[in-house]
Amino acid sequence: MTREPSPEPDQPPPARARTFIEQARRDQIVRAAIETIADVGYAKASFARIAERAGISPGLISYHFRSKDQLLGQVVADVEAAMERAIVDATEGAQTYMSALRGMIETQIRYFGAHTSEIVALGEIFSQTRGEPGVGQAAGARRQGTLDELEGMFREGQQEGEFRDFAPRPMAVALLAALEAMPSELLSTPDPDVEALADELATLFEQATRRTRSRRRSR
Amino acid sequence: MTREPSPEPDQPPPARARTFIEQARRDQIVRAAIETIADVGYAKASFARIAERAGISPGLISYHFRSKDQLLGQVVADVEAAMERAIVDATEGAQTYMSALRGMIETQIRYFGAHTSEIVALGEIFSQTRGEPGVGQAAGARRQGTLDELEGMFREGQQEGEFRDFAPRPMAVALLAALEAMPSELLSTPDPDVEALADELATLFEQATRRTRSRRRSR
Amino acid sequence: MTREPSPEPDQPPPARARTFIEQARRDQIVRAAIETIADVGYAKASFARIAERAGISPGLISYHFRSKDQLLGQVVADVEAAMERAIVDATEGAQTYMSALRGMIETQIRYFGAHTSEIVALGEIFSQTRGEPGVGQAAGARRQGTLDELEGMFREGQQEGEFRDFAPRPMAVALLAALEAMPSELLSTPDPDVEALADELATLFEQATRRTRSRRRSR
Amino acid sequence: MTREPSPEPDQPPPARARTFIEQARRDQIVRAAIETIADVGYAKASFARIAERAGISPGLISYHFRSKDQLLGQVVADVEAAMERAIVDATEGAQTYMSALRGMIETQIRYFGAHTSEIVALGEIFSQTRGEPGVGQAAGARRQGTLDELEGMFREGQQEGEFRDFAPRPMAVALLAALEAMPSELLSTPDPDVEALADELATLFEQATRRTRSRRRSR
DNA sequence: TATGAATGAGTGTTCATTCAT
DNA sequence: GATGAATGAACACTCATTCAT
Repeated sequence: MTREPSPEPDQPPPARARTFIEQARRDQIVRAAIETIADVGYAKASFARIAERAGISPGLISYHFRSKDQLLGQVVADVEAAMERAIVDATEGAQTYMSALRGMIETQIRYFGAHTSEIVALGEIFSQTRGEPGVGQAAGARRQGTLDELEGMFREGQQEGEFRDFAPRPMAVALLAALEAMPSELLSTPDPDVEALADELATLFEQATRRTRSRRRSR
Repeated sequence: MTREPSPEPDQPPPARARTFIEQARRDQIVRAAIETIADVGYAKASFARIAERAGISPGLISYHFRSKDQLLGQVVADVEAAMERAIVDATEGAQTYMSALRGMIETQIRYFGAHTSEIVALGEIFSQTRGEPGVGQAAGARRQGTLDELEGMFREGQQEGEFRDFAPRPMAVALLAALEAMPSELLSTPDPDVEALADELATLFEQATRRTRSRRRSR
Repeated sequence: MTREPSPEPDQPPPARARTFIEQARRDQIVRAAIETIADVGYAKASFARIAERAGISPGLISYHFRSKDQLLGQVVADVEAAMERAIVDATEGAQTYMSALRGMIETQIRYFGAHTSEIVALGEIFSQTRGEPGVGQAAGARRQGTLDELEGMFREGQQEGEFRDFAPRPMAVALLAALEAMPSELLSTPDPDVEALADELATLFEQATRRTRSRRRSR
Repeated sequence: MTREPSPEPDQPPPARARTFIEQARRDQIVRAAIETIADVGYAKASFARIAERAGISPGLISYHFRSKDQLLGQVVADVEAAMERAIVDATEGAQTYMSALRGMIETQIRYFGAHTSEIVALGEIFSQTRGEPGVGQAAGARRQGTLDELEGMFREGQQEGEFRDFAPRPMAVALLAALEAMPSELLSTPDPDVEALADELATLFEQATRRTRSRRRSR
């Protein structure tokens, strides 16, 4: 419903399959990278620091990943794939577009609450690499894909008469931006009520998109 | 309505007045910094690149600005001061909270349309320096201030009966996030209709906040 | 007799032990730093020059030492530790204060003769970092400690009736200054007679401190 | 008695004589340089800081002095010339070598007490430029000259039977070193008794050089 | 596979010196 | 004479990446 399938970002995948130990190492490095970025920020997340956290040597990262860009790409891919699975699971049974919208929003925010550091790391990577080739472009493309899906969902819901007559693109952009702002809000709140936040945001966009009897858009 | 007054960031202002030529150079450097950040991103906006764009030597930036932090502070101050002037002018005469909300949103987006790269640069600086001392902390504080104001506006509007009964904080966060997402949307759209976008976003939050007859929030 | 024990300056010592090759590199860099400082002076002893002498890249120094201050601290620690061992060995059996004084002076000068560039480098570091934080402060404190010890030795020798009634502090300062002046004197003399110099300086301070029958200090 | 006449260090002197205003500027700059070095140390005494203290622009220093080296040379020359005048005045009437020695030591220390910052600056320059071409070499040569004079004085005094039979060179080195160590001792003492210090040092070297009845140097 | 020593390019910043005004 | 804007080289330090072991 929300994000396209997320294949491995190393294009092309290596000719020979990865050994078990290699995959374990890669996962370990990706985890260390996520934690490091979430902890000290993208700018200070050097290979040296990531390797220290993983308890390995910096050179080993280069051995397993062709470049820093590729490592970041893997981080993005892993985090998004996990998040996507959660969201798809939670929304595939929706009967109406409206309930799919609410389900998606709530699931996403709940997911943020349970996986804060992954999401923070993702946000760091997105914001720091915007516009650059490599991860930046991939991230941009992925984001466009997500926006396209949201836009498509809104458009179909309008055709079915569930949603009012708004411009689907800006709505999609606003929804995605609002969703992406929640992790840092959750982080800065001492004892956040994730469920309440999820409900608030879902209601916000429910109200913003639902058909209205009395009101007509002016202008 | 949205941001507190933004004084010069050099604290204290230099005892001696600035030469005309010095002020011109400073402005030129600030412009080059804005363009560079908007173009290649904060992380790659080194003095070398900024100087190259300005057609001067890197050392000259240090000659005119005590530190990189101070240069970024000047960028932020200049951009925010200009934006603030525009927004205050446009919203001070509002009669209702609803119209103030719409006016603020529309003005801000129109301003983005006319000053895209400034706003993109501002966003880069904010997101990349989050949590760090210096500009980062100042930016964080400023953002909190803006959120507080929005939250206050929502709360008052609710007390006056103009707005429905939603949680003001998440609404403020969502609104700010949506606003901040528009510049890059404008940038990536070939021939954007700024007015339409402004109206769409204003309507979105109008619908999201207005009192409804039939619907009640569940939960 | 003259200097307090001089522990490793890395506080705290690294948790993990140093590799053999790492220790060898560190020693090589410390040696190159000593020679460079003794050769071109502290002010011009940049990482670039030190690295050039060592036949390595400048970055490698930063790889092995956290900062320039730490490198200089290691230089000071190494040189002082070696010198201290030599001096303590040579003076611990002294029966009288007078013989301890002579033994200390002679040993120190003999040591200078054998390790001139180390001592010159030490002097450069001390004089160039005076008052600054880091090495400078450590060096200043250490020097005060040495002066205090010399002063104490003079005071005790006076109480025992071995020395005449002079002010101990200026005598200590003069002695330390005279000692510290010898390395550069040795350096500038083509074929220095270290033993003769040692004897001369020892006799100088013997005469200056010993009880006299006929003379009394006036004033 | 102590130092050779000290000619202008610009070799050769400018073809045309200096105007009054030019000389005044040079003196002003030299004063500012002395104070700056004494205040913030040699390493941080940049043209910018010196000019700031003098209330002029950095470029003007380069206009009046061919190089930083030349400015420092002028500082050394001025300070030494003044000091030399004071010392020569005070010692020219001495009847014996012993009284000349005492007079020279006492005068020099008194001079330190009255002109601390000049002497501190001089010390900074000497120690920071040791061995380098330019000021460093000039300073080294000058120091050698002073040592030669002291050595000569000792030798003559020995021939006249006033001094005991010591090696004149090391004695001269020790005396000069002891003298040079006094300014920083004076600086670090809260409320120094300059006269007492002068007397102590004079007595020290009196004792160290005078003929003795009972003792004979061994070796 | 894994290490960690090593490199070279890049960072912001300082500074003596030059030069148009 | 004097200014102060401007340069270019140097500084310590960081880091992704390479490679001998």
